[in-house]
Amino acid sequence: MKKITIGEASRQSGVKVPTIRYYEGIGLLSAPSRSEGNQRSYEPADISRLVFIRHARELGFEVDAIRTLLILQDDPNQSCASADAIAKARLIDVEQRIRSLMALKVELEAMVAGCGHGRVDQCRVIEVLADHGQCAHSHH
Amino acid sequence: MKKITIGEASRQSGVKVPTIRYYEGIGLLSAPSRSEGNQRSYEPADISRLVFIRHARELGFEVDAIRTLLILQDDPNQSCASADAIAKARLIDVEQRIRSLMALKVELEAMVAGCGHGRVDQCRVIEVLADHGQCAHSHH
DNA sequence: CCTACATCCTCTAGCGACTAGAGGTGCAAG
DNA sequence: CTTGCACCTCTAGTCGCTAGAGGATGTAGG
Repeated sequence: MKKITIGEASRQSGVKVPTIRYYEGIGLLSAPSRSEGNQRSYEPADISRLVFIRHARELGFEVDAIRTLLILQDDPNQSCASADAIAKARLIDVEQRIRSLMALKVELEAMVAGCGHGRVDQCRVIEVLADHGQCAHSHH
Repeated sequence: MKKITIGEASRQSGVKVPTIRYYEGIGLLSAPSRSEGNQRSYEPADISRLVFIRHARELGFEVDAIRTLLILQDDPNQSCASADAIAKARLIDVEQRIRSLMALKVELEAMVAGCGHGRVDQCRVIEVLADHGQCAHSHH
């Protein structure tokens, strides 16, 4: 089988070249074999792993969580309770974030709507920032 | 008037002590006067400024944006168009974030719901991560 | 075979917005 | 006077990359 260069691996996985090297450095990806000229040479399994990592990162999983998920993936006989727990924790986090962003959106909308486009001393944007008590939702 | 120590300023503003010093270092907060023993001594106006900064940070404004907002606040005769633009940009950003988090939530829910709590090789959490094509929303 | 050029290599430093720690000084109460 | 907390400066670490320097390798055309 033909050797996959790091550039090719990058194209196939969607992970940037320096990021692949970075992942190797932090131990997310095991070091591949090298060509005669010391260039990294990947195999299809490495590409799958990179796709897995990229996807998990896109879903907002932290590198440490991904490390655990990769260990689980490598040992299919294990119970998936850990994977389930990680995903659930992430879901709770995402829900929390959505809630606070929604509150924030309401507040920003009020700020923007209240701005009379006049001078700063009549501007609600500045005013609301200066005085937390004026927040639509002051519980943050 | 009595002098406000950095600890007291922290308590009143809700900004941590090292963060106050950090803000001074990056020029968000001007250096306060010092006591005989070289300790920072704040005035009520500084507390307001810190509250302003904290609130803006909680709303997700970047330090650079806050710098601009503080300049505007200091000069109430200016047009508030800049403040308005900054807030609007932030609103668009927040809306974008909410949208992607919602898509993410759907996907995580599917992952968690599909987990049969059995072994890893039947676990949808791992499976979905490994194969992007199985995403509920594959457009990320 | 030579040259040009893309791609690869390692290494270090930088980003944003803090946070942690070392090692030392100031100050107020008992 | 001593205890002990709060303050001081400075450096380095966090996270997940990204950028750049300076050099080696691989490949395609002439």
